[in-house]
Amino acid sequence: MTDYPIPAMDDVELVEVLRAVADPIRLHIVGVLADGEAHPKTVDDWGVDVTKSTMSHHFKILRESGLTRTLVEGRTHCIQLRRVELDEKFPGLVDALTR
Amino acid sequence: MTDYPIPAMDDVELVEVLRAVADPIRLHIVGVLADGEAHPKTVDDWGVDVTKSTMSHHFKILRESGLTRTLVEGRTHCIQLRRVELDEKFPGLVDALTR
DNA sequence: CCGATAGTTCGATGATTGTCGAACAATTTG
DNA sequence: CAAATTGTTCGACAATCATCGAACTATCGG
Repeated sequence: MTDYPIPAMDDVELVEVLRAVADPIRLHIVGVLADGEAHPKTVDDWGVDVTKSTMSHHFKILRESGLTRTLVEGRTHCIQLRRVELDEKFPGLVDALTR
Repeated sequence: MTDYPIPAMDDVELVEVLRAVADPIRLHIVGVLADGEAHPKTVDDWGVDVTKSTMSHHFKILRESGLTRTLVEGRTHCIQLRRVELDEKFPGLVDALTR
């Protein structure tokens, strides 16, 4: 059971979060995650035309920036926004990114 | 009298704005501009340790992204946030970036 | 155990980026 | 006009980045 570490919100820097969403695909992912739900990482479901490995790369950058967490259930990995923490640390940011 | 063109706000894309602020120096510049005033571009006043040409480069990216405008008065160039337009197009974004 | 499924990790590669110094342009001042 | 001031532009360079395919790990179903 692999563990996917996320940074403590105290260590999350705004400029790193911005760097994470400063990419069309990653911004789109965050837009989909705006509903707060955990979404399976299955490539087909995201409507973007890149390979598995590229998607995995984007998911990793989002996670390491502090924006998301990964939930593992068996073979299925789900990704979810860390909304509550983000709203506390960067008020209005997620809203502004996902309107 | 050189003219520094800025994109119409209709043509400004969120991901380009994010790309512009996804750099420590440029985010810092935007933070200084948060007061809404026009600031002279004079390097010494920004508290960052880069050359004139690098600053000029950053100012250009901010302007082309749609975040700022440049006001020319003689030898002095001033930079200013396009706050009203930005707040209308991306509600809460500038606030979240400069809180 | 075996094959299929779901993702990650690992090079490699081509494109983009931040930085600098030098040259250039425009304006003010002596 | 000449020199100084303020900033832009250009070329170069090293570092970073998005992307891919291949190999790998882990889980589920038969």
